[in-house]
Amino acid sequence: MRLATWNVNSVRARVDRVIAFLERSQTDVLAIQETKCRDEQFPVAAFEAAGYEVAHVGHSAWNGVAIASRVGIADVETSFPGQPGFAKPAAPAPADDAPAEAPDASPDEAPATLLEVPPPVEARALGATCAGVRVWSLYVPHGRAVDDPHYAYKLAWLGALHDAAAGWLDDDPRTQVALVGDWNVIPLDTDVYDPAAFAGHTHVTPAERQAFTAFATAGYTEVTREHLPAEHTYTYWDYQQLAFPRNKGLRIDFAYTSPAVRERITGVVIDRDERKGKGASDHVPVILDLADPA
DNA sequence: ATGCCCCCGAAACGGGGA
Repeated sequence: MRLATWNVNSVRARVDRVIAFLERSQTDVLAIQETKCRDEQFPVAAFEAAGYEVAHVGHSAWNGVAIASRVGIADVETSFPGQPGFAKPAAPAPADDAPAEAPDASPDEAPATLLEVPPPVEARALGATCAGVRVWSLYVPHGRAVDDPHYAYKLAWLGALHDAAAGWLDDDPRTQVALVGDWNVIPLDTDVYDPAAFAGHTHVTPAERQAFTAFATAGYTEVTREHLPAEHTYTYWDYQQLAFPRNKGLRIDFAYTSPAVRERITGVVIDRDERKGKGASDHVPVILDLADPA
C-alpha cells in the first residue's frame, strides 16, 4: 500500500495537480492538509472519478484536512479527543467615550462571555481507518510568533495530540496508526536552509522541538527521517525570493507511526518534482510504501 | 534547472502562511 501526505495549499486551486499526482504515483491513501474550503466546497467529484472516496472537515477558508482513499475509509473522526480550540483574542475595550451598552438584557438570561463559550475546534485533524491503518491527517497550528497567543495554542495542541496518541498505542503490537501531515516544526537545525534565518521565530524553539520529539518517547517512530536521514532534505519551499531554485527549504512534513506500521515500511519518497512548474503547492507530497501486512 | 509569493473572501485591500 502506498500512503502519502501533502499540504496542498487549497484543494480547489490545485485539484487537477492533486488528481494527476494520485494517478501518476498510484497512491492508495492521501492525507491532505490546508484544503481551505468548507465541506460542501470540496471537489469530491474529481476524486470519485479517479476512484477515491473522500472524508473531509473544513469550516471556512482556513485550515481544512481530508483523507482520500481507494482502499476503503471507515470510522471517520473530524477531531481528536481533547483537541483544543482557538479563540481570537478579544477586541480591545471600547474607549471611554464610547456609548454604553443599553441595560435592557433580560435579568434571568446571563450574558455569554468568552470564558463560558469554549473556543471553536478548528479543522486540523481528521482520522479514518483505511485498509486496517488508522490514519490521521494533521495540520499543526503555525504559531505565528513566540509572543502570539497562537504559539501557546500550538504547544497546547501538540500536547493534547500527544496525550491522545499515546492512548491509541494500546498493548496490542498489531495496532496500526499513522500520524501524518504538516507538523509546522523544524526538528533539527539541519532541517532548515539557514538556522540563523529562524532565530527568534516559531518552528525552532526548544518547546516546539520537545513537543515534537515527545511522540517518539510515546512509542511512535518518525519514519521519514528513518528512511531519508540526509541533512537538508526539505518538504517545503517558500513561494518568495526564488526559494525553490535556490533550495532554501524546510523539513516540516513528517509521519509518526506505530511499530506495526513502521515494520511494514519498505521506502519513503519526498516527491520534490511536485514543487516545480506553474500552480505548485509550496509543500510536496511525502510518500510511504507499506508491505502487505504480515 | 526548478524561476523572482499565493490563497482566500471581501472588496477592489488585508489576513494568513513559514
